[in-house]
Amino acid sequence: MDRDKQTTSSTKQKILDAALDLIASFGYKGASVRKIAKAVGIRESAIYNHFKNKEEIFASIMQNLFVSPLDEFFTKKPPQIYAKRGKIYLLEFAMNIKILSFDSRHEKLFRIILVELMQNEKIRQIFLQKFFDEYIKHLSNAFFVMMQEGLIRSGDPLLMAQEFFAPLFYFRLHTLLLRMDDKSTTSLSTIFEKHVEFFWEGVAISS
Amino acid sequence: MDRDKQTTSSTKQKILDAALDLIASFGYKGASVRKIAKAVGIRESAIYNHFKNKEEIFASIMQNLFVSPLDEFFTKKPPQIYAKRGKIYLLEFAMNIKILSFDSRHEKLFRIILVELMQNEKIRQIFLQKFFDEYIKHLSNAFFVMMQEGLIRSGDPLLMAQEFFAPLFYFRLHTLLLRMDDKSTTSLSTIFEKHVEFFWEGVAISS
DNA sequence: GTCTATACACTGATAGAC
DNA sequence: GTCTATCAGTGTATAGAC
Repeated sequence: MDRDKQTTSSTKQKILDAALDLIASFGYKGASVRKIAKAVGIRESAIYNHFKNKEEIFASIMQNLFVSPLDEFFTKKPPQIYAKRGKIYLLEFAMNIKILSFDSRHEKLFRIILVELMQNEKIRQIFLQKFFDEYIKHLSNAFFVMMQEGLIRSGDPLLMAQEFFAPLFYFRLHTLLLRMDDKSTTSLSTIFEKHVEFFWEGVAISS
Repeated sequence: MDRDKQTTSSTKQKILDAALDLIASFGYKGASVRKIAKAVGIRESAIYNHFKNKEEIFASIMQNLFVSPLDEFFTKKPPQIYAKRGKIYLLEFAMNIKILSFDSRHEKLFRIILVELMQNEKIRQIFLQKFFDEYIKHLSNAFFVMMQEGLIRSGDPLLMAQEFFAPLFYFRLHTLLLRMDDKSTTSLSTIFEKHVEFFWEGVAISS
């Protein structure tokens, strides 16, 4: 039995889990070492056997913060190849965001990002890079392909990418805010699909 | 000379101004009474001659937080009357948001809202009400009118309102994030107008 | 109205016993 | 690895002199 080892690593993991919850609720400042220790069931000082200081805990959480299934989506289904599918491709992307919006773990991560967005420059940089640059560029490539394939009307693919992405972002935020106070999200249950429909109607070349 | 009176009220105003700046930078928690007092040039204890406690300062700022020119827009130009103008009406609305995005005072207010969004339920409620309900309903009315006038294709006006508003929200957030770290916003200088163009192309009935 | 002085809770962090 | 004990620093807030 490697009970000792297990206990050790599980304590470290417990600390990370507790910190994740507390930061999502109270922000980095609000998640005190005391609170984290209490949530885990150990003393404050014992925390420092696993992490050098509070910041190391935060840094450890940060690493997983932006590892998103959306990156995976663009890796598995590069626009250059799959964008020819047109509306189906857009729908797949939208469904990915929809799933993220209703997944409780990613909800927590998105919450932390938003809590720290205005106070932490590093998070802000990554946020900008992901949501206003990376995804937009991938989508822009997709729209470029669709134009070449004659599926959609021609125009600025970058603008189109932003126009397509922005409502998805907006709906995800809406979902998060409603869920935070345990409000109903039924009005948003099909909005992601409807968005794709609406968008496609606006850009598709009817043939 | 009512120098005393003036000094008094100006100190109170100074406290509010300093608090506004500090909260925008560090959040409610980060804006300590010590920092506020130091910024104003008085002792911490002197603060309590003007406000009962820290929360009263925050509450006082909150009142002005959501008084937005956008409310004024819908009051002065109710959709029922002005939406007949079609694209021009949408452009006017978009220009209002553009102006807000680049106005430094409203930038601060928007920052505070975002800083507190995840931690303060009251702010969250008002945020939801304004950006996901009130404006959407006004715009929804506008699109309903435009449909009746035969200016745009028929569809769900509520969905259309969200589709129109979401990118404006997204661009405003983008502007804020770039400006926070003194990055260039030239790429966003005409995006609000372009959005209206793009959107109108997608819904207008070409005649 | 502003000051000094002070109270008291909570923060992150460390030393040393077990 | 976890504990007790303890530290300095910062937080909000109050009492009383001027």
